[in-house]
Amino acid sequence: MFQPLDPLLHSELRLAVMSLLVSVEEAEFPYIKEQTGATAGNLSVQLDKLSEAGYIAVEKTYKGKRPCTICRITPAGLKAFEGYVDALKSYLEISK
Amino acid sequence: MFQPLDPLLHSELRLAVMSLLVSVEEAEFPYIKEQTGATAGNLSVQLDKLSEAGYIAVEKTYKGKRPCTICRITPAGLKAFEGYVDALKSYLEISK
DNA sequence: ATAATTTGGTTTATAAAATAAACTGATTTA
DNA sequence: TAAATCAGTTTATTTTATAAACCAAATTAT
Repeated sequence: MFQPLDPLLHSELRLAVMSLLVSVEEAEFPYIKEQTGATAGNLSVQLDKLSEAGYIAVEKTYKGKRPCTICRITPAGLKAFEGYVDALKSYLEISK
Repeated sequence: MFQPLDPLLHSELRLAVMSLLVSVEEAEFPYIKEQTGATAGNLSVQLDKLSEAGYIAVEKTYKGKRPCTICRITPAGLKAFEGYVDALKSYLEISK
């Protein structure tokens, strides 16, 4: 009846991050922060969780002299996102 | 960009309950329990929250000699559910 | 008749999550 | 060189979700 919802994606901020990365395929920390409206602390924590799950890859480089954190969605992350969207449909009468 | 998600609805069990009530428009506690796979305790807590928010109406009657808890979605609940679905679309590229 | 089980839940305790506040360190600007 | 800004991380706090434990009545078994 109702498909279980991946708890890693069933979170407002993490879902927003994933949604963003699905479309842009590469984004820097400050950009994600701006687009999601998250605080830096919260974003940092949630990016870690997505990264530990293998849903995103986080590259820490430098942009000139300043640190620069670049995020990309992984194939596993994309699959998980698509699975989440599918599962959600079982709750939203979209597919009925 | 991303619309905020009503935290009362952004919960697997509460969303399942609301989704159920949108379609059947009246359901008894044991039926909801069975359909959602929830434990009685968890369901009881989440029904209370939905009820306190005015999203569902809970009627406690008797079915013969046994207690019987009947749930229905309210107009406010339906509106909130629809709003939640709309908000979700901003995360799911459905509407892009 | 009464003991055990089932039904229909509620209350309470615990574990996990989300979030912001506080902090760090380097860089740029005044 | 002092103040402010950038780019984040760590830590602490508040919420939340969830299940375990519990309660009362009714039914079934002995």
